Amino acid sequence: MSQTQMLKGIIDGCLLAIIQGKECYGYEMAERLSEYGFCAVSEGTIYPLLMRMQREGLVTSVRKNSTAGPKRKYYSLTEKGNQALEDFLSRWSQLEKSVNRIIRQETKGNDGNNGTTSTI
Amino acid sequence: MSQTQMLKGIIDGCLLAIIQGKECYGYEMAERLSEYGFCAVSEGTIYPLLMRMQREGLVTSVRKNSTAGPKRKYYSLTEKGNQALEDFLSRWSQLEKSVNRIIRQETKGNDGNNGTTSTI
DNA sequence: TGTATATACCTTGTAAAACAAGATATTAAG
DNA sequence: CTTAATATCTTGTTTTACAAGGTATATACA
Repeated sequence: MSQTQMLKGIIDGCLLAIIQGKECYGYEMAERLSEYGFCAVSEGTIYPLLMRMQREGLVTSVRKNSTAGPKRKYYSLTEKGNQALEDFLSRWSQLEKSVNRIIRQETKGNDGNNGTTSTI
Repeated sequence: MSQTQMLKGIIDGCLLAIIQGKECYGYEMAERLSEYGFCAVSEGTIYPLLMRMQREGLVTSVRKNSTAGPKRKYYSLTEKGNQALEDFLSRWSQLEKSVNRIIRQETKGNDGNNGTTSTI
């Protein structure tokens, strides 16, 4: 039960969310994920993921010059990507509810999660 | 982005929670997960997982007769399993917060829930 | 008796995902 | 000239969930 296993199928949804918020490039997404509390998602994870999502038509990319360093590859959501994001949001919501239901009903004297049942 | 991918590293934590709630056997756990909203977690997933957790010393098992069918293998949590459950609860809580923070701040069409950027 | 059904466990092989550990460039600062 | 920060990509490995089977027990019913 490593921490990375719990990210499977979730990181790509988070990337879609970040891209929807604002056109963005891979290196920056890694930093953003880190800020959001994910512990250092590897670039070896992010870049293949972005390429796969582009291959699937969820995102498009444009290369732009950077003021400090090599060119950046900015990603944007396609219509299909927007749909995929919505699918992710609904699946995440369902998963969250199911897991929290189990935790609430099955565990006794639990810590780590005090009554704040997250909305969404 | 399949639905099963999002379960990676989460099902085992949920099983630990179910077992903590009450001594339980594999076939019943599958039914419980289904009731909790997980869509039909395969027995090909659950049994190998339980055996792995026993190998790792997180659970112990006892065979007992059933009133209708073959013998059941009841699992209980060890001290180590209790610790593993607590680890899972804290990791899940952290993941939940991170993902919801991203969703709240990055996606549009979000409900008016104001995102206070709490640390950790 | 035979057979269908629900119960209960287990195995094998496969695909997807995340990551470590690199390789490769570009730009600025010392 | 060297170092560091920025930026992208590749290869090989490990973990995980699952499909698709197999085996066995007990009950109900014809």
